Amino acid sequence: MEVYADIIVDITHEKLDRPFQYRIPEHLAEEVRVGTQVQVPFGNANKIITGYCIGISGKTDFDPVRIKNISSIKEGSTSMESRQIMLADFLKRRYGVTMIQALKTVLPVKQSVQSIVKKTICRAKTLEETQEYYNSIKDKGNQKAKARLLEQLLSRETISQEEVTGKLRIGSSTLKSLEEDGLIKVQRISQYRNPVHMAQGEVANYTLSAEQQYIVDTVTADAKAGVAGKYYIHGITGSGKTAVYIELIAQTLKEGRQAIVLIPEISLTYQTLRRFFGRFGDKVSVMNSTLSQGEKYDQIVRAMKGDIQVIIGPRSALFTPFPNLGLVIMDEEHETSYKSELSPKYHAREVAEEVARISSASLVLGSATPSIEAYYRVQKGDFTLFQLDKRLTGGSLPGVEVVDLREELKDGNRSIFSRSLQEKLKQRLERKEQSILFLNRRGYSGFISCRSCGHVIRCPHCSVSLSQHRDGRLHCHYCGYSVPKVTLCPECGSKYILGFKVGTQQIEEKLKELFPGVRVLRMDADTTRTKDSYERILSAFAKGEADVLVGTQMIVKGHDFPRVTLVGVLAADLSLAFEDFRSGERTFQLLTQAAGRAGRGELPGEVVIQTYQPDHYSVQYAAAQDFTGFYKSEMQYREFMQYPPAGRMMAIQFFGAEEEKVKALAESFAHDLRTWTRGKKIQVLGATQAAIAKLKDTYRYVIYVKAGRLETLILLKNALEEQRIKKHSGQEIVQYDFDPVNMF
DNA sequence: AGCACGCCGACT
DNA sequence: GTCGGCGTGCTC
Repeated sequence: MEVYADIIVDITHEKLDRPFQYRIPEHLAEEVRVGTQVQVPFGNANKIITGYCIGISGKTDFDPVRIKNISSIKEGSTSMESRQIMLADFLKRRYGVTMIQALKTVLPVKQSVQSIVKKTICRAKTLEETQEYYNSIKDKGNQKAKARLLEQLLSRETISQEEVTGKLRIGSSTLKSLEEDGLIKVQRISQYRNPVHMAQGEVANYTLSAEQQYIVDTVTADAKAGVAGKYYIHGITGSGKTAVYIELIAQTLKEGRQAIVLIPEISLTYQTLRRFFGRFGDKVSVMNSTLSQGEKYDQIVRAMKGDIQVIIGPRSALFTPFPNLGLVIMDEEHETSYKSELSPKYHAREVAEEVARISSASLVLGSATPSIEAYYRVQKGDFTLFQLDKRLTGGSLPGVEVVDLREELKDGNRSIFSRSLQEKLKQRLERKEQSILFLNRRGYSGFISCRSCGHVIRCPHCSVSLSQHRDGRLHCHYCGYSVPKVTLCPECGSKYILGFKVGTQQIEEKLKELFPGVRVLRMDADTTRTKDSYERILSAFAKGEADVLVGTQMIVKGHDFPRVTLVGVLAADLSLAFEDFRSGERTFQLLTQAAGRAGRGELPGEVVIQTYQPDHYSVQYAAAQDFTGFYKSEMQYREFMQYPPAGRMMAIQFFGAEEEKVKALAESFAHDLRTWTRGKKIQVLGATQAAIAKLKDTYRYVIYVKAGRLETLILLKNALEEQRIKKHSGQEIVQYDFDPVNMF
């Protein structure tokens, strides 16, 4: 009997996103199975390409004469377990990507996920020679495609691949012939970064508290009884979650199973890592987005062979192919870096649950400020909740004062520091204690607007406001565009065009004005361009080399500073202004974390929250450090609005260089959706401009669809795909992607 | 994605 | 007539 294999070919194209059947030759019958990587002849030229076997069967619907044979097994490849295929299938169904994209995400060896290869086209000859050639063909009727491309290359150096195939509608044959004639060059740019090496260390033995031990005992007992449970550890910072993780891992290894520890992208501190290495030695490996292709490959082989039994890393560590995975831990579960920005736009929380399910592994989530989505699952009873609410390192919870900035202004204080904050800063300086000043958002600070007409100076490429730096120029934080300072409003000519001076630089300057001689360290995206500058600033501050640390989001997480007794939050509500249904949650988390920085040592801490919206529930509950209260209020809002996790939601994003076309496609999709869903309990919002309507010269529109059930959204997504193939077949001028907003 | 096929303007 | 560019359709 003939045996056929279903092969997914390694070419990312929607039209090829289906299995192709190949005959398994007798001599390969033993080796080809589900998950094997093979080499197959493809297309008219029978070009040999890589494929992934996703199924084997004895029959075929295709003409057997036309079925080709598998050429060989791909040498030196890792073959995937069927579990990996199941996971890829989950990614495909859940996030609407092609099977090959899903497979590549799951199989971390293949490049493509981390290092993006971008193609650009540029001239190969001089401008004059190109001009000459262009002149010789421009009036001919049969070389229009070449003329179109060369015309562009006369006025600029490079064109992106997308623009060439999209806007200019030039096929591959034209590009190839121009390349052969030596007129253009196709450049493939991919990015690599340097690996980071961490030293090994030792760690003192550690005895768990009764609460910690209870968690370990419960999870271990369940695992031994064959129950792969789901658990949530709600523990304030410093309550000893890491010690629990380490003990859980030790128990898992004892059973001969392996563990994955997920951490947010940048938060892996040296101290934490040392604890893992101290306990598990070379059984642990650290995954890092900065590892090279070869290093990543080694990790996977070592994991499969059993050399490594614990992997610590960001969301991609989920795809480590352990033979007998027993435990998945996700620390700081609420962090936004767990959501992939690239396609497939998966959320590590959802994938972690699926990974654990497939391998019958235990799943442990942990955070001091749970995400609403995860806590909703806890409330539903899907997760067992553990609370750790005592600080082990000593120190008491700080007292919090909320200052109403509107009152300050009424009383004539126009400074960025309220009177109370100034007073408290002064005390800290006198007592030689340290303070942290936290500025909520970078993008909203320092923008320039006209006091007469309200005109705001924006980036012409990204539609975000420009902000003024110390060099006097205005900079865009997304693309780096900059222009000289303006003195007259370009709209109305008024000279009252000024910045709202609340950048970290301005705070530093004001501090120095107010307290001459104060030593200030500043930490934001500008001062932490290089990888180790982040660590350097934090350790300098920890060593007491400064009195005040001023910074954005990044200072609120990790790191203990025992001498910090004051945390000031300037403009707490700026993150509320961001148009997103999660802005309240985000604000609560930031404020809670910022407050958690105070009073970590022997000395009691104080927190001052300055805000224009002192009555907002996010601010109120953060000040009271009452997560449960916040959760109840926030869920009322989500239920009322049918936002996740109460309802299901999907975002469809559209991108393109021509605004009218992007808008037109988005609106036609929105119209179709409305027609189909009329009379049903489904809401279609938009199409509207995205929160950032224009980024790097690409216009962005978005449609949100809300429904009660996920299945409904997936059906709608599939229907839209079909509709698009009918209506707009081949017109890739406008790109779009689906983002099923994570419900969990 | 990348190749063959077939249409159609350009050139001798 | 032939040559060659360019859009289209297909790939087990």
